[in-house]
Formats: sequence, C-alpha cells, structure tokens
Amino acid sequence: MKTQLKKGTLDMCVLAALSQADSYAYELVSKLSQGMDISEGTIYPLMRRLQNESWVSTYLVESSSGPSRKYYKLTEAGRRELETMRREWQEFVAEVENVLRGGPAAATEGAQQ
Amino acid sequence: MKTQLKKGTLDMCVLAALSQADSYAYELVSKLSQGMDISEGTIYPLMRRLQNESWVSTYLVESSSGPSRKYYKLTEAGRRELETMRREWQEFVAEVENVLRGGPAAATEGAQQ
DNA sequence: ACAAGATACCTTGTATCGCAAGGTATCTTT
DNA sequence: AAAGATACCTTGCGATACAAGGTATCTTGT
Repeated sequence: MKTQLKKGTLDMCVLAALSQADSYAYELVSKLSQGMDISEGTIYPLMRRLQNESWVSTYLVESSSGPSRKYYKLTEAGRRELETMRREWQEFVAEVENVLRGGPAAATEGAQQ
Repeated sequence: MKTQLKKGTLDMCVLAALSQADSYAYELVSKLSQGMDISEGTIYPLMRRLQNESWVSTYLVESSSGPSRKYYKLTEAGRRELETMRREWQEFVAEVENVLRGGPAAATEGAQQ
C-alpha cells in the first residue's frame, strides 16, 4: 500500500478503532494491518502523539500470554477530534474526486491539444 | 486544508488536470488552489518529479502577458500511471472508510468498556 | 531446566513530501 | 522609470511512515 497516501489518516484510523473498543498498540497493528498495513515503527510514535494531545489515556493490564499490555482509551476530547477528522477527511475526499472528475479546479483555459 | 492528507494525491490531481488539457505550473497552481490549496513551492518540485518519471513532456509557449510558459503534456505512460493511481486511490479510500465504519480491521477482541 | 518462539514494549535513522520564504526575469501599465 | 502582475525556480523546515534493531516477558517443546 502506498506510504504517502496514509499520511494523516492513520491517527484517524486508530482513533476510530479505539472508539469501538480499548486496545493496545501491538493489537492495533495486527488488526489494522489486515487492510491498512501499519507497522510497529509507525504505531508507537503515533500513540505517543495521540497521548500528548490528550486524545487517549492509558492503563496497564497484565496478560496471561506475555508482558503487560498498555491499553489506550479514547478521551472525550479524542472523540470530538475523531469527528473533526472524519469531517475533514470527507471534505478532502470530495475535493479530490472533484478534481479527478475534471471539476472546476481543473485547468481548462488556453491550453493545447 | 490539512497538509498531511494531500501527500501522495497531488501528483494524481495534477495528472488528472493535465489529462483534460495541457497546462503550465503557474496555471495549475491557480486552478487547483481553488479547491485543493497547492502552492508554488509544491508544484515545481512536483512537476520535475513527473517529468523525471516520463509521465509528462514539456514545450515552451510565448505569452503575450508575461514570460514564456512551460507547458506540460501528459505522455502515454503518464496516462497509464494516472489510471494506476486512480485505482490505488479508490482502494485506499475504500479501506479507510471500512476502518471508519468499524470494519474487520478494527480492534474488537479482549478490550474493556 | 533450557532453548526457541511468540508476545509486547520501545528507539534511531532514513526517505518523502508539502510549504513558506525568498530569489530572478519578463511584460504591461502608469 | 517605477510598480505590479506573470512566470519561473531553489533552499530549508516540519511532519510522518517505516525498516531495522533492541529489550523484556511468558509459554512451549525437548
């Protein structure tokens, strides 16, 4: 999957996943990797960013099959941010599709061929 | 408009615009800026990339209202690449929407709340 | 008991790309 | 001659995805 296209969407995808159920980074990677292809080197800095913005909070849970898991939980601010991101995403997609359709943003004047 | 979201889509948008009519960088900026918000500092390196990939060719046209314009024209390879990008874009959007809908890529197992 | 593998955390360095800021040259208008 | 629009371009910065590598825990096979 094209790396550049993902820029700016992974935060939203993670927040969306967390809006359904709390999760931990390692699990998020394996779940999101099915369709989105996200790697560990991406998720850990990303989760830190989300936490710095206070969009998620964390708590530790001991696991019966390995080391403790750091669960992330969406905060109220995170829920609001997710809605904002959704809106921006939809607007962005609409604008790109508009250009692809040859909408008003396409160059039409004074050109040849 | 969110900077990160544009990454990887501007090439496609420019190729799409050129698929309708030849154009030059300065004009592409003013046309695409209406909806997409693209700046000169972005377009010139971008056009060079497209040319390096042989997706566009260029020709000079003298203007009656300023310096000569460097027109860009989509090549056959460019047309094929545009179709590839379109496909990848659609697949990508579909996958993101899937995650937003809480699709199979969302974390559901073993979480709390 | 010990090695191997899975689970789970993390950091460092690299590449890419969009953009603000700045620079140059041409042509028209005042 | 000066000012402004047109049109080209480069440099340096910030953001982010990722490969590669590292550490610790827990289970399983021998």
